[in-house]
Amino acid sequence: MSLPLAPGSTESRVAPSAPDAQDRPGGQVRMEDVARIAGVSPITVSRALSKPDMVSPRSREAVARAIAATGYVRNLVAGSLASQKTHVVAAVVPTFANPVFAATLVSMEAALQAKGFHLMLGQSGATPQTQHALISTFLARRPDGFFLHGNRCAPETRRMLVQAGIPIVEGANLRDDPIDMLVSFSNFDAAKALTRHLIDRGYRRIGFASPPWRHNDRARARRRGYIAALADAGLAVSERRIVETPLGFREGGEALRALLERDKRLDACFLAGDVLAAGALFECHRSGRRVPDDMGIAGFDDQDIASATSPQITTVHVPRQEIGRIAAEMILARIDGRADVDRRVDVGFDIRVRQST
Amino acid sequence: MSLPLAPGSTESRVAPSAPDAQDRPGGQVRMEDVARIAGVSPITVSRALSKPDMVSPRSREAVARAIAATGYVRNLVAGSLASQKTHVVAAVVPTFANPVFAATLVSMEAALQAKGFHLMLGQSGATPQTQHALISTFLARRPDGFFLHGNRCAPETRRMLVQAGIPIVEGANLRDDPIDMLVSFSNFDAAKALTRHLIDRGYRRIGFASPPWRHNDRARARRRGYIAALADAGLAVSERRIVETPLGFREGGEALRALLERDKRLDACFLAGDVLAAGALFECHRSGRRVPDDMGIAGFDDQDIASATSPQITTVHVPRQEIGRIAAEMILARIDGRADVDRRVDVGFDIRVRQST
DNA sequence: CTGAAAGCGCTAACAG
DNA sequence: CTGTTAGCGCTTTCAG
Repeated sequence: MSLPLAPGSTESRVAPSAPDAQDRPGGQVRMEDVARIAGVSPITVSRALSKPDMVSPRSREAVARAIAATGYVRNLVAGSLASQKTHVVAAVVPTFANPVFAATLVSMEAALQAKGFHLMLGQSGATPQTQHALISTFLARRPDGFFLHGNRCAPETRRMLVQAGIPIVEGANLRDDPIDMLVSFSNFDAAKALTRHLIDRGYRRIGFASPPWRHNDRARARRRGYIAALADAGLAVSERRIVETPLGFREGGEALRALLERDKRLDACFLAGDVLAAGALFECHRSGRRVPDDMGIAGFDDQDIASATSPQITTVHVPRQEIGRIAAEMILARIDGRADVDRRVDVGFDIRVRQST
Repeated sequence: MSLPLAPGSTESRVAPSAPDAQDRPGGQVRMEDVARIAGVSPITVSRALSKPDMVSPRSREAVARAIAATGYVRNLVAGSLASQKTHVVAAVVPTFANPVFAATLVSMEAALQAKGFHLMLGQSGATPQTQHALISTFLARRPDGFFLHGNRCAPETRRMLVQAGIPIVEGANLRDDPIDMLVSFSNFDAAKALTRHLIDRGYRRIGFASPPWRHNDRARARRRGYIAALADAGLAVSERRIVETPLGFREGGEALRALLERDKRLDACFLAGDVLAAGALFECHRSGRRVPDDMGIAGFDDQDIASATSPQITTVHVPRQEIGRIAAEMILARIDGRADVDRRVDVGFDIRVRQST
């Protein structure tokens, strides 16, 4: 690549000791080259890029011209090593495929990008082992902050994260003992409130379906919330009215069928996931059950599908975008050394009563 | 943190000149500390971690013990600078919120993670300007490879990417002039084939709805495919039977209503997105139109929703996961210096004929 | 199989 | 406002 200098540029090749960019294979331009062409020292280039206020307009412009002329792309790997700041936030979610996590990441990435931070994203899978392995390699990249969505970490994972000494935000559930910071809502309270709503509507034989809770403490919390609401109302709790199922439309229909086989008189079903709920609703359409008269259907998350079906589905609305935005703000605030940072934010939830109950 | 050495460990503090890890604030353990405790040189620790085959089992174990004892986390930022390899692949998609992109990223991340690579993920937004800005800052992080989903890049963006000298894969559309490598399918052919199917089914007044095509060449390609199929069949093409709409269930219903207002005798509608198609189907339910008899409905992408509704929705199936997996393989192969890498992979598509047409 | 020396490209710290 | 000096923590040579 040639270096078409603007006429009258402030070039001053004082010390041509180092080879020019053209001489090096790959043609990678370094800060030193830019500095020489701009007639300033490398550190001034560095400052013109990172702290423009510290540099005179004159130098700033010379640097800008030199960068434009050379097509210089700065090397943030070197910068990160020198400054001990990567401007990277790591985020680990169970999977990208679940739109519920995606909604959080959308707003988090946008907030980070606006401040010059980037997102390093990984899928932890469902087990503590895969989660630990992933977090461990992420930490080696020295992110300035960490966001976690998913289960409570294993003790050794937790220890490793604490040891890293960076701000950490968990976003999956309002837990008692966050590793560091927390922004979420109570899955227990939400499930309990929704179940309570079903009871208030007059439903008495209420089934519950959710993803497997073995490695999923949010699913467990929702299940406990469902049970607590029944117990509070003096209704019988039966394991026979509870099923585990993978997420999916078809799976929601199958879950409902399975519950109906065990109890033909089931009059409502709480499916802890809108996609499951929509699947159950479609199953009702097919089998000629009227919703909400013959069968009440309720979901969780308030995804788009919940308000698109007819009847529309009663569900728990959770501000997923808020979680991402606030998580980014918390991390950035702590990186900035602000001390007034909340360590625990409850974003709440609300029950969206629609036509399916 | 204490350093509980295993009994009989091969410790040998020969040169206690450097401060121990405990003495440094933050307690960050460096490779040098591990080396001293293991009784080897730093480079042997490095090799034990990166190229275990080059190290004797004896040293390897000593290193492993020292790492376990100290809780050492290696610094890949320093490693990346020294080796000029980050083991990071950057990926830029329009938004994380669209499950269509998520499906690709799921498999790409999994493939990368399995090889010790990580994903740096960003949302480019819809315009060339935001895309350029994002790619520019990503490049400064020196990724070893780049994945792009979205529009054809602006010329200056393209130049910047080429200049980076790293493998680049585009995944959005089978284009003529890829920047470097390409793995996708023909949006034009797919839309044309689906429209042809509608014509074969006997539909004659076929509407078309898709996201705005101003900054979206895939939407444009689909629109051209729709028009080409009509023209091939000798059917009239009318702008009045074409609408632009944001994605969404409600928007799909509204798009169908808008089309029907312009042409009451519309007998089918191709909605370039399953969510739109499902929304249109729900609208038919509400307005008492029978599908597929009064109105044929077809979608695009074969998302879960397409086979969950009743009637199920005819759509174009696209192997999104394949695209991600193959993209990762292409990038990794080129990083490995393998020369036999395909530069252009057509993953194809197929029409899933279901009950809505 | 192991080690010593020499950077990778940038920025912190200090001095002017 | 600008420059000099000295690393950041690791890996690449190149010798043994």
